[in-house]
Amino acid sequence: MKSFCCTEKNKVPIQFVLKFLKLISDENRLKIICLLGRGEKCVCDIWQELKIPQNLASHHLKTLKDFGLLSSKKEGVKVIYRLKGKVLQKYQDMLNYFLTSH
Amino acid sequence: MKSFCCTEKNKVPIQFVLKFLKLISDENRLKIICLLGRGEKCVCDIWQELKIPQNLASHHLKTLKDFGLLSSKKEGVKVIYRLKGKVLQKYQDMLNYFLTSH
DNA sequence: TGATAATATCAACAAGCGTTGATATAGTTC
DNA sequence: GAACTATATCAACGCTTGTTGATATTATCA
Repeated sequence: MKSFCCTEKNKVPIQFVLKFLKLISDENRLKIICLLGRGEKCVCDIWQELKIPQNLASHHLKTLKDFGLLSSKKEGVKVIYRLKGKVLQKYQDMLNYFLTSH
Repeated sequence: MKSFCCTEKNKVPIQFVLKFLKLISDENRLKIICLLGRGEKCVCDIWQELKIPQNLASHHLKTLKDFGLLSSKKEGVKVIYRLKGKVLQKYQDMLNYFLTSH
């Protein structure tokens, strides 16, 4: 066992994990992730289901997309957002690894 | 499969998960958890290893302990903090379950 | 082309929270 | 008891960030 370094664990920098944690520790964003885990949805579905203003949903969706957790496609007037399951899983694994003592 | 509810997943309220996420999404607190994953340590070890002021370490330790993630015992002048691995694991499972589409 | 629906952008406010400095408390040693 | 070490507490500051309101943009349909 090598010497412990709490800013990095086997090439996984803590900053990556922290960014991910801050991203999903917001109620609306976590709900969006949860919701899209069931399948892709357009913005109007999301803000109506979450009972939040349209612009707020749009704002959080952009944040999640910029991070790389969502993708979007345009269908007529609507924009459909989709959860990138693989990416989420990657960050989940990263976090779990970080929280586990080795 | 029942109808989806993003505020609760099979009796796991989103608020529990959010509290945990906000707790560990702070750099110093995550480092403390990481550090104590290696074994119990006194306060002075912690603030010196993390290179942060003593009172700041003390403050975060209290936050983590109040949440239930740490326990502490007094040994002379020193206070030894310990990570409650079982509790951490419980929250980790809760989070993983929440992030996974069912 | 005008009207409407869906989405995005932007400025500004408000509140939570991490940090700091100062100080208090408790235990140890001489 | 005095001095020193270890830890905790508390007020205050400042920054980040989620939220809101207003407005811009794009697409569809009559």
